[in-house]
Amino acid sequence: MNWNITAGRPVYVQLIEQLELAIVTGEYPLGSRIPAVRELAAEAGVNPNTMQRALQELEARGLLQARRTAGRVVSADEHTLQALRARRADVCVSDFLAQMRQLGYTREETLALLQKTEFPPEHSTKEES
Amino acid sequence: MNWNITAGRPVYVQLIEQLELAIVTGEYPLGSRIPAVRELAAEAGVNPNTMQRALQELEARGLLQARRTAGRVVSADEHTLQALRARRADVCVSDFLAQMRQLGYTREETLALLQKTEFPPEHSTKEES
DNA sequence: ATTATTGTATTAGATGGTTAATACAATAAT
DNA sequence: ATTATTGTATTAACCATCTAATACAATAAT
Repeated sequence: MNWNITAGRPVYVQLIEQLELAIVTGEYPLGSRIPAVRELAAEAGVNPNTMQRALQELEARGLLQARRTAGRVVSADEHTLQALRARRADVCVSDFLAQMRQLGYTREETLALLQKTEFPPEHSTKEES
Repeated sequence: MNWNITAGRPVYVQLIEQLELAIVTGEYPLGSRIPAVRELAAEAGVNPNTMQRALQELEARGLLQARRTAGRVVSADEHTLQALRARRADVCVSDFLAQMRQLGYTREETLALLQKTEFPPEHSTKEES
């Protein structure tokens, strides 16, 4: 799992986002067991308590299920995951268009700008300026 | 000025973003005087200290200039502003494509999804879920 | 039965963001 | 010259986030 924690936003929120992404994209397959809290925390370079907080939030959302000493498993069904993925994409598109509009770009200008921007090749996430 | 402060991210960061947006889009015209700290703070519903912090950051970036009792003016030149606007759009596009890719969407799927999403009509910014 | 692993809970402290309440300094307006 | 406006600085308090250090509880593995 590729963690990317940046300053400026609560760590536990970023953990939630990135865990959910890993789940809906199938990096953590449905029904499979995910690493232990302490291990995930070590991976991400955060405190176990912080990771725990993120995991419990995802459990509250129904994506994960804790099984005591047997660890945690991805508990959502396929339909829910696909719906979540689609919803994330929709939000992504809407936010993008809204932002471009705020910048004063018309639909045509936005699409034109998109055409001449190549699709990102690999791991490109946000970074601080 | 339409302020939109949400929880989850530092207020002063959101103030910086939204002030910069207002400047590069010409809502606060080049050379013009912007409202006083206390007034902006009241508008946005934040503490004057917090607004002050945002304004000073923008001054450090060269976008604003404080003139003591004569208030603050937009101090960047047209060229800089247009460059900033273009840069914001580029970042917006790149981030969008990267996010969609992370969600497992190909370039074609992304463009297709964009086609059938109508351009937002008015003020649509992010909101908490 | 014992042991190691795992999830969970608790307490404390550090840091940063935010508000609040003032006070001061500079200067445009009168 | 006086006054009001504006930017600026300071101090305190509150709260959320995050880390740290443990301890406990449940159970799979042995």
